Amino acid sequence: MKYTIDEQIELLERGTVDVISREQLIKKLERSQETGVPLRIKAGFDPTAPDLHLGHTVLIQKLKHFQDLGHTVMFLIGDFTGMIGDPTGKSETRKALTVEDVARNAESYKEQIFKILDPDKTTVMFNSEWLGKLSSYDFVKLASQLTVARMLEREDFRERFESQRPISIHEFLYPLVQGYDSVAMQADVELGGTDQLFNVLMGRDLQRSAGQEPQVVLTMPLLEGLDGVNKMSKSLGNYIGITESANDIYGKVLSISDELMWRYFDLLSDLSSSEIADLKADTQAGKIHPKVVKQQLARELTSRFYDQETAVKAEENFDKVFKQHDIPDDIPEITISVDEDAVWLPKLLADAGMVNGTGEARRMIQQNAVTLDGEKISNIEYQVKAEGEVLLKVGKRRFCRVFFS
RNA sequence: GGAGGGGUUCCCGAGUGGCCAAAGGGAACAGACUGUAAAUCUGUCGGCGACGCCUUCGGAGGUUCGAAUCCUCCCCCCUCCA
Repeated sequence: MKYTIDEQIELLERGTVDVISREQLIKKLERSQETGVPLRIKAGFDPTAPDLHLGHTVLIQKLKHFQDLGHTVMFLIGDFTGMIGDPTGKSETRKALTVEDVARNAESYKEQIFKILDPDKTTVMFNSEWLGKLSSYDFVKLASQLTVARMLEREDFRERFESQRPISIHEFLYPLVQGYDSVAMQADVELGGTDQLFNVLMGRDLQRSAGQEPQVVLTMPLLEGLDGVNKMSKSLGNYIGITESANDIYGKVLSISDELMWRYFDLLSDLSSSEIADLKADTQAGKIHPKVVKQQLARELTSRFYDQETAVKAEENFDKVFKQHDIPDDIPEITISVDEDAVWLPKLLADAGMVNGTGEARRMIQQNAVTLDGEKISNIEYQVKAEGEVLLKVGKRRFCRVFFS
């Protein structure tokens, strides 16, 4: 081992909100070092959303830290709950998943997490494996280990209880199930977002009563989405997906607000906290332009999922489009066959998929947002000659090259 | 089981017979300004080759010249009592 325990703790604690408890973590790390047995690190994921975004990577990076220190990550896919579905979920799209769905999502997960994690030190698990075997007898017995008072310690339950808003029974079962996972997995450490604190602590209680040493709990902050207000989530559309193109990742990072940028530095960057503090101080003192700092962040995050070279290319492409008002390298192309020798522009925009319909196209034209071969068009009756190719641009970032046939 | 309150355009939320494609806010999009930052200002914001036509106000019927608004039945959500 090249790291001292102090160094390990330093790395593992970085960026966390809660570590419960530090002493126990140290003890586990020491024991692992002595015996050579890696710690079992648990993190649970919802099986329904295989599109990982930067918000997830806050947690995944932390898992990576454990791996770097030689420990084993148990990537838990909560398929059991997923296959039941969540009746309280507001989106009724949350329908019960089939076995096939789960298998497919799991593959997708692997593809994505292995961009960050080491496959050799990662075990993917499914909680249906043990939860599916529980009888209702086992289940009630499990539930008997908990009291309602204990449940009401959870903030959102307590608030709802006090304000006389409903809490359904199955919501009480969730933390229970999650805690039981830790027992079944014999987890040494569990990672979760701060919103998971209660649930991950439940694992400790259940492990204790099952005669196991309780897991150490680490919580990570929730990353705000592009809007800077809500947490990053796919359903809110304020996310940066890790499978998005380098140009998109770069561009999205650059579009976040200056204020939010520091949050992203703290939670996502590999820079040390002192380096970040220096950057921040220099920026506030006016020594560095905030955009330059943001570009650095964008490059770092883009190269994390691609490589340095691709990130630089994304930056060049970005400058080309937004600084020099040039066109990007790769823009969508479409071939359209027409009978007439001219096409009504709104129709063309709609056919090219650049707008939702001719209505929106008209609006865009009226708002001076449409460019054809570099020229602004403001006449909604404009007819485009249907020969060769034309370059269409709507707004700042929608491009399309149209070929006529 | 009983009593009451609700379901309105992406979201929140007005509207209780014609002036309603439906106030206001938010989000979003576009334009100006910029650093695709923030803030601000302006405009758009159901569909349609479009000063008109079509489809929307939980669902299905009905009353009426005319319904988001009134009546009937149904579905769903919430609160309280048991």
